[in-house]
Amino acid sequence: MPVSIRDRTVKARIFVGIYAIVRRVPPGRVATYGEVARLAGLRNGARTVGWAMASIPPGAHVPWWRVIRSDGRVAPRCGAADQHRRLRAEGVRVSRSGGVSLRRYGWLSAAR
DNA sequence: TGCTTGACATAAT
DNA sequence: CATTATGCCAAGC
Repeated sequence: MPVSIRDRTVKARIFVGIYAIVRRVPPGRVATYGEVARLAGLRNGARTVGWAMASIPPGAHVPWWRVIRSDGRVAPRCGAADQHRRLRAEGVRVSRSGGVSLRRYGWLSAAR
């Protein structure tokens, strides 16, 4: 849901900022909630990013499935099965327990 | 204004 | 490696 330009509420910041960041994550790579929060200007707002992901408006093209937890596992509280399929479709290996190697697929943290 | 809830992070156990 | 305890940010009531 589009947020009015003159809406200066935190909500507006989050929507434009966080979504813009997530859209920059390339296919086949993943970012953590914490990274997105930091890039969005929130020092410790990982939970806020989670809230933002859960509030993605229909129609907003945001690759939410590329955002995972810092421990390298997909958030178990969302549609995990669906997220696994979407990631695998991009070539990301997801273990049965939902584990993803940040070392290999981390957008900013990949060691390569 | 104050308390609860949540797609989190990190350190300790 | 799994669990627990704390700290954080913003929303809703």
